[in-house]
Amino acid sequence: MAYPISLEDMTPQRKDAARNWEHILTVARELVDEGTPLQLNDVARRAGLGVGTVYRHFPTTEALLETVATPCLEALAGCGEQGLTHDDPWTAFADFLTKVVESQVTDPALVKVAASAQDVLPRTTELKAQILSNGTKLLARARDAGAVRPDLDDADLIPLMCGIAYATYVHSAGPAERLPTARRYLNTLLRGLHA
Amino acid sequence: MAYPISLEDMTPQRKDAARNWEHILTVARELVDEGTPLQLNDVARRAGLGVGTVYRHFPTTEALLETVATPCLEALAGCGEQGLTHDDPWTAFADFLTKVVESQVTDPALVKVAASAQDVLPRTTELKAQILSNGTKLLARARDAGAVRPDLDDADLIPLMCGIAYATYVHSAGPAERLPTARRYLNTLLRGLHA
DNA sequence: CAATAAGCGGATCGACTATCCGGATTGGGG
DNA sequence: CCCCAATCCGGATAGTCGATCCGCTTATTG
Repeated sequence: MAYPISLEDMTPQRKDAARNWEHILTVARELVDEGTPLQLNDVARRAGLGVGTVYRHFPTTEALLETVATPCLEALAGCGEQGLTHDDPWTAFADFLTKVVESQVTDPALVKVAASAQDVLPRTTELKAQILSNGTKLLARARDAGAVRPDLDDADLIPLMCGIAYATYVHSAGPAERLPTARRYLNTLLRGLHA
Repeated sequence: MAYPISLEDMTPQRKDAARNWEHILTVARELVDEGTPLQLNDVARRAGLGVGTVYRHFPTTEALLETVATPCLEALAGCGEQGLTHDDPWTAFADFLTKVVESQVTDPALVKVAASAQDVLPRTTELKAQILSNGTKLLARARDAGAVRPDLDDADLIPLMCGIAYATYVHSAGPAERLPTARRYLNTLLRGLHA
């Protein structure tokens, strides 16, 4: 029995498998975008594939959801790093939070992934940790500069972002009015956080 | 076929039916309190009753949930009215919101009921309308007094309360730390709302 | 105590998550 | 070029939960 020599050669996938993987992800993206809660049977039917195929690629609904959310998480991770180079600590912090909530209300998958404490994909845990780490650094910098009130903990960042996203979803009928609403709510919160 | 003469004689329930109704509600209250999501089969088993019995009393999970939440909603409705007699508009407004979020993080049923746009029980709609009406009046009074920033709409009250409750649930592991967390989050928001 | 209406409760259906295995497809070796 | 084996496909299937239906039981009334 041959073991893989290194960790790199773990996806010698067959062509059809790769194609189906992409197709499933595309369909899932569509469903998420139109607000439908992800149901793997549904995905299979819409993709014209068997249920087994979908379940082999994504063992659980959470796995598919996290995979769908991954590109957005990666974008946020990069966005946090660039914020550290900004000169005004408060603006850097506020801009970062703005990008986070904007992503969350644009992509319904993100809220669920962010709110769940237990991830199923290692990649998701990794990305969330990196985003949180960036947020923590930005918060520390702003606090050290005396720009943010001291009673805000690192552990409050994720809950507050999820809370604003949730409030936005409760408020808004259509996706169109979500962005302005979220920005308004966040600005109010930021005014309360500013020292 | 005899029609009821008035609207008053609609519950000539049998004794066992009344007893079971109470029992189901008690069990449901326990489940909600321990954080378990309400499942009617579960309720039936725990109450030692048949599934049919539970479903006849409460046609859907939502109906049971709203019934469980009703006492709390009634308390909030009364609480809002008393706030209107307070002399300082801002304090009255802030106190009201504080009581609302405290209720929401004490009783997990309230968040779901508050966040859902469509109620199944008329009584729930009625109570929610009354609470919202009180909140609206308190907000108007505070705004007229120049105590609250003008960019806060009546329609923002429920979403913001739900958002804070949601954030609190995302943050906290146990029920013990929920109250202080919720108060902290609300105070931050109030600081951002204060003119 | 009998008659009847109200209530009880489990069998059952439908939807969804998740698993399993016989059959088809792919890609490499002769 | 074709054949073989590893890989993958996809439907049949099990298990769970919400919800419904209907034959049986119990409470109430006279």
